[in-house]
Amino acid sequence: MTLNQPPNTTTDKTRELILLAAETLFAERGYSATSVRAIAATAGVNLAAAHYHFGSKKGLLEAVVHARVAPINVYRLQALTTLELQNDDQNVDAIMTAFFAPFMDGELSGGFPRIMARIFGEPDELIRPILEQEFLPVTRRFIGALQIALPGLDSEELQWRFHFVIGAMIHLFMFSEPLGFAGKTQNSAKPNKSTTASFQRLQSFVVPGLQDGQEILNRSS
Amino acid sequence: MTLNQPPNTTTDKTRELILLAAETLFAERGYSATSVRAIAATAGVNLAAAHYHFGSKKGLLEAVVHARVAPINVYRLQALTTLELQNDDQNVDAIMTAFFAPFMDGELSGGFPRIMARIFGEPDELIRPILEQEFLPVTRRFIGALQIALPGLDSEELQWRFHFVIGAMIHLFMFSEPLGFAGKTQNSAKPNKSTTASFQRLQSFVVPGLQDGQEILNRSS
DNA sequence: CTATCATTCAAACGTTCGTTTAAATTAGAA
DNA sequence: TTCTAATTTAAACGAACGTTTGAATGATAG
Repeated sequence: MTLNQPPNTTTDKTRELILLAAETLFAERGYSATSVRAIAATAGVNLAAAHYHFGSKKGLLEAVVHARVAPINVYRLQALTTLELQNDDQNVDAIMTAFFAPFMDGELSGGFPRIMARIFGEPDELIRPILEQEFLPVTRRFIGALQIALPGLDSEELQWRFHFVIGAMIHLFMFSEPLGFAGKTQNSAKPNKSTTASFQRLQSFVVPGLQDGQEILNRSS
Repeated sequence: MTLNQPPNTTTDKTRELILLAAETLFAERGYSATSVRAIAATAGVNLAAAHYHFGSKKGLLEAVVHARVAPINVYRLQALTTLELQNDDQNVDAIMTAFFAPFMDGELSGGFPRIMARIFGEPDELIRPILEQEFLPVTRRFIGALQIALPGLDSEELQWRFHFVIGAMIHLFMFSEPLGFAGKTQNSAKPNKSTTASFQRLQSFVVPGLQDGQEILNRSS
């Protein structure tokens, strides 16, 4: 009988423990700098259990990412569809709200957003398939919606601008506060004000860039 | 004339070979995923030579970054000083041109910009000192200049907006084209149009975001 | 020349890596 | 219960890692 863990009723306990530990360590150290041994130790499971459930370290990363991205994609598509049904799809600000909203209520510093930021430092052959499979379809949908809201904007220019939006968002994932601390207060005492406030700043920054050169016809509430 | 100088002379061939190989491989694979052995093999030198000249893998990364950032910092500060002497320091667009210009003429896909992008995926204790030492002083200068050009903008809000500018720039370093290819042409045939054009798109995207809510009083040529 | 010091080199250090193996254990159905 | 498959475990595999060592090589000064 093993008494290293209290009896929990969670199904697939080992698998969930590994996923959680992997998410934590990938977020803290990045993929290449994290060992499967450290993940297993943090999860409190045997080393071989990670390979039994996920096949390889790469498969573990893909599982971690997919487990978090899938609900985000569902939310984003639903929010965008709601906008279209409300005939509110001319509102760039509302479209970007639908895009950012899945991250508003979560923790920014640790966990999944940090993983997404760190992933970009890994070799292309590791991250390209993940990005294209997990994010590209929904991203295309949002670019299409923005194209309708900004009919006078050249398609290629719009893709570039959305590219920059992603970059600003990823950087916010990586550093939940501007580098070099804000100046007034010490940054160790109060690490972050609010994820929602940060994303509101991000949104009010990128929307003018997206709309630049376009005639803004309607602004909703 | 002794060679008892610190090993920094231009005639040090092995050292330069190692730096070049390290820059190439760090840009392609990232820091953690690149081995010192691979760097030595690419440079065509002995494995121990890398440790002889740079002490450690971390020291090699710091040397690669510093060798590239130092001239960039010189250029940026000089360009900003020139703006101030011309009394053109009210022009946000001109300030950002001074900030982006060092990258305009170089190759975007391979080399130093890619390293800067990949570095952000590494553990904090590795990258934080590099970022603070190499970039923070000049970044503070530019934020100060933007504060003068945007006197009505709250200081904390300005730092957030500059944070997003950095993010968009780093993302451009990482992916020299928008993900999911532009749609018209195949991306393998012609990988990138022009670094200058990409940065002009970036600049025209971030400037409206920086100026949002401010009264634009003067626009120079 | 010789002496001296910087550099290069092959080789090995100990450690850690991802992964695999095969036995032990557990859980559920018959 | 007994059988069977799923899961967990300890142990080890070979490879690759960063780093160090000490001898060989190179260049320079006296």
